[in-house]
Amino acid sequence: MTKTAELASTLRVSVMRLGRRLRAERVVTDLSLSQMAALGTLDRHGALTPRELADHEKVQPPSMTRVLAGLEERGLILRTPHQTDGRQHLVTLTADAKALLKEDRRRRDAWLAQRLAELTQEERDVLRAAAPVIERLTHL
Amino acid sequence: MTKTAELASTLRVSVMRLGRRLRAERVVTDLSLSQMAALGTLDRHGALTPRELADHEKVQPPSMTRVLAGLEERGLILRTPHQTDGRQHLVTLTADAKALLKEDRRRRDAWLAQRLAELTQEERDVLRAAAPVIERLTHL
DNA sequence: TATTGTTATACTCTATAACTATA
DNA sequence: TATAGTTATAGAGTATAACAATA
Repeated sequence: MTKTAELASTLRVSVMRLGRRLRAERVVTDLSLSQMAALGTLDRHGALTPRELADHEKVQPPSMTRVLAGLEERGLILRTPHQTDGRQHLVTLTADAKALLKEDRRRRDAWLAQRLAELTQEERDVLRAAAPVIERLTHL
Repeated sequence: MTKTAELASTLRVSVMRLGRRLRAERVVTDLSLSQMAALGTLDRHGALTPRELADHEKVQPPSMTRVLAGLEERGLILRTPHQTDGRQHLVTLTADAKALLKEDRRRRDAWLAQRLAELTQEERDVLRAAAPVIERLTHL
């Protein structure tokens, strides 16, 4: 096994494990995972049509219809007509949705910051150098 | 915002993103996510009772009954009677299940190793130093 | 009497097929 | 005729409630 292959294996295990642990810290809501995921995607990409959202989330359009209906009922999304195409509309987040996502991130960051505070300064420096490299891996 | 809080935020984003990308590489099977997750837990923890498995996966016992029925039908698990308690039994992985999990890990490692190979030696060294620290975060 | 595991049944989520409106 | 979005309906997956076997 090459050194790079070994690195891949140990990095995969540690990253997957930390990811699992972070997901466990997510904010408690009565929203389904699909609904939370749709909010997250809208937050990252800005306004999208239902079709674009369905493609992003890899679900069929009728499924997205139901996800959006639930979010609209709770006041978490708004629909605005498309400029030129009367069939389409754009979905955007409300202030409530943005606050919910912010709280979700805050909880996970708080958990992680607590753990980071228990490391040595050297260990934190190692992670500070690694974070942008990990980020770059997903863009290659 | 403190430096540690900033680190928590950037590290969270990059780790979650890489985790998502790695999950997308998982082996294609006709098994449900719950079934794959149960196999993974058995692989990590060794033989468990259905109740212990249900607790680990945070599902109710009747749900685990169905998950295990599907896995047993495909020859991926075996049940052995409990030594002293006639009500319980232990669930273990078959060779087929271990091979499936191995292939799953192999695929993700292959994807990641490919990406790592595109980095500089210095960047790989940074990640090599970071992996055990990331691992340690989940044990604190 | 309490606990493990299963069966019976209902609810949630997602999918495919069919329909409406617009391009 | 094709596409965006919705409605109708069916198929997985998980939950609660009730039951059988053992402690």
